[in-house]
Amino acid sequence: MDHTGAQFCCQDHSGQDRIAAIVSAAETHAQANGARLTPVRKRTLELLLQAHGALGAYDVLERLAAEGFGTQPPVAYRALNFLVEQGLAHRIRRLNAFTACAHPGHDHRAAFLICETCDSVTEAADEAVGLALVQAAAAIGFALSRTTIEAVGQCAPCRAKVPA
Amino acid sequence: MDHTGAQFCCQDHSGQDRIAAIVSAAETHAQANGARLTPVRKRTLELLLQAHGALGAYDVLERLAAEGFGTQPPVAYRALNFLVEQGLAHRIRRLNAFTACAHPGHDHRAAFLICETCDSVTEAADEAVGLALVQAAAAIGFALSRTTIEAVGQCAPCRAKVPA
DNA sequence: GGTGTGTATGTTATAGCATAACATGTCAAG
DNA sequence: CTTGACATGTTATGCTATAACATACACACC
Repeated sequence: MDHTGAQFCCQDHSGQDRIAAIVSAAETHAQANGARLTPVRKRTLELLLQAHGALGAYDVLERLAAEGFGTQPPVAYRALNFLVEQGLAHRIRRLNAFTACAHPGHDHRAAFLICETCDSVTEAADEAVGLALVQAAAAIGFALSRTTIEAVGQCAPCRAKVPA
Repeated sequence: MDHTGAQFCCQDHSGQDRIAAIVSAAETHAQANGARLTPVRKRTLELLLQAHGALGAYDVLERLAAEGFGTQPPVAYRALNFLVEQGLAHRIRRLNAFTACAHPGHDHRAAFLICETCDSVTEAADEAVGLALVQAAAAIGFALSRTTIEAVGQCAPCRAKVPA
């Protein structure tokens, strides 16, 4: 196991040094793919890493604009889409929002658990779900490219607080 | 196996008598839940059953309006949400669209395979994916209520035609 | 048969999400 | 120093979804 990024994002959003480490790794990773982690893109990644939940494109835009970047929607969407393409972030369709990838660099099929009480988003490390989906698709001859696996419910801490 | 509805929706969209049978079953099903399959709702279900792919809310609205129902978005959204709540339809988040359930009446966690070549949407009968997700959630104490499982790729017929 | 209550339908208005199309700028290769 | 590829920025617009309120309908009850 070398999921070295996992703890960084989903168990400690606040560590500045850890964020820096991830960003640095992302920079390398992007260059290896022939892509550049430009200032807007880099800053967008940082914003996602700092955020506790997922961020909407307009949330990101607001912050970017306040820092002197462009003020119009495409600015945010382009940066976010770039990060998603590079595997550095994920799009949460259910929330119309984006979140930093918990283990960038891995070619994985992510699954997300969205708490409806505290709005937290957890990227499940579990590979079984993606695998099951691949097999289900293969069974009917469907060639699978991208997947969206999301679940809404209540996370463990919230269940403890609100027993309902 | 008693997924008697599966063929109706996903392998033969055009059978009027089959649609009628499903609608009739839906009517019974809804009443058992203390709900009513009113004209707009019924017609919306029929529209989804007739459609080959998934329909956007505004597609549905356009047809409903043309038939003398209300002309404003809430009309379509309310009918569609009703059908989803009753388990008679599913929402495809990736497409911002809705599709009739392939096996209504079953309490299942649906998975969808979306072909990016022909835009068809197939509801996978497979239970393994949902099960894996339930287990992954349980492993971290997450109480799961609703799930979204979607995959984009290429369906078998399209792979045959466009070998790419 | 009237009447009240809950549900459904319909409307206006607005909020929120996303992209097309085009102009400008930047940077490295030739 | 120019060309070409990519990145950024803008204007404008389109699509998706819901809040809030008004009206109508159905059914239970008296």
